[in-house]
Amino acid sequence: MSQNKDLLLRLSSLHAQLLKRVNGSLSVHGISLSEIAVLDLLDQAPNQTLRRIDLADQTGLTASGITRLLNPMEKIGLVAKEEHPRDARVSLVKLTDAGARILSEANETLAASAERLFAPLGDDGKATLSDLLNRLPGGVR
Amino acid sequence: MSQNKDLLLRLSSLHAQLLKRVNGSLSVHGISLSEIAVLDLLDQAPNQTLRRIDLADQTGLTASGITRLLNPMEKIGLVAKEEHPRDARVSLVKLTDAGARILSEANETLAASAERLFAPLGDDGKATLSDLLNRLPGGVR
DNA sequence: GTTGAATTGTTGAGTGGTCAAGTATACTGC
DNA sequence: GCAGTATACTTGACCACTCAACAATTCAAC
Repeated sequence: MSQNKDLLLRLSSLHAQLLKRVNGSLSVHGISLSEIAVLDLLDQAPNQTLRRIDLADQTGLTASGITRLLNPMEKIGLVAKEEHPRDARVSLVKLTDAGARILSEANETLAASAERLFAPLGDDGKATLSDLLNRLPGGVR
Repeated sequence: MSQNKDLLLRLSSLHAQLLKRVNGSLSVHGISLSEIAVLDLLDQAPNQTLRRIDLADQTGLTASGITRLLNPMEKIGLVAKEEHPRDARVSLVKLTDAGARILSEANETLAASAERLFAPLGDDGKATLSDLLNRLPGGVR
């Protein structure tokens, strides 16, 4: 019947399962997928720095989710808080050296895990999927 | 770099955003996407009855998640608990008339919402996406 | 330069799940 | 028919968020 509805439900089920597997294999690094997502975004950003709200937009979390996610990361020293020179509302987040190191370690695990998961699609399947996902709303990766 | 990793992160971000929008529009029915997923699976099942563990597998939740999700649904009368005739371990879940009614109401909202969300893909984009998702692990829809 | 609206971020309370452990039942091989 | 293992489900403790309300700051118009 409703192709759209089935697509949505299938996507949701898939996400739940991928998340469990990935976080499972990631747990040896003591880090979660959300945390990697943040570190990864920072790593790619100019000066390795972003506003918290941009992190929220691009991860799909809320601003408050980002606050709570970053708190422990900041205490462990993976990221550092900085002031915005011209806008006192924003609090900038910068990737630290320690954060970059953890990221590169965890990235290997993640890449291997992701490769296994998406293997059934083949290279062109992945390219097609990537293309389709990018037509949908949400964070621009 | 890692196409696989980006795919995974993109999927995760997308899911978070879709979920918020859909649950938002669904809230007028006092029901969540997970609940619809369960009702929908029951509706399609023979005798509109399933074991809890099958619901878990097909939704991507854990058995314990299903227990907690069904508890209030049972109290409100959307589903009913039944015994398995030959296996006392399993507790069967059956869609009630009330549940079916709520489902069909919520389905309209959901279908409309899903249609809006996936519109950018076009009909063949949706078909391709559906095909790709079905090659990945997880609940068989 | 003041007023009103918008933006950024944080916090308390709540929700929707997970995980690990436990209970009850069923299956398997001997 | 008994021992050991596997399966179905529930429960307590916890975690990862969300939402609504808030404070602080900035912007826009006049």
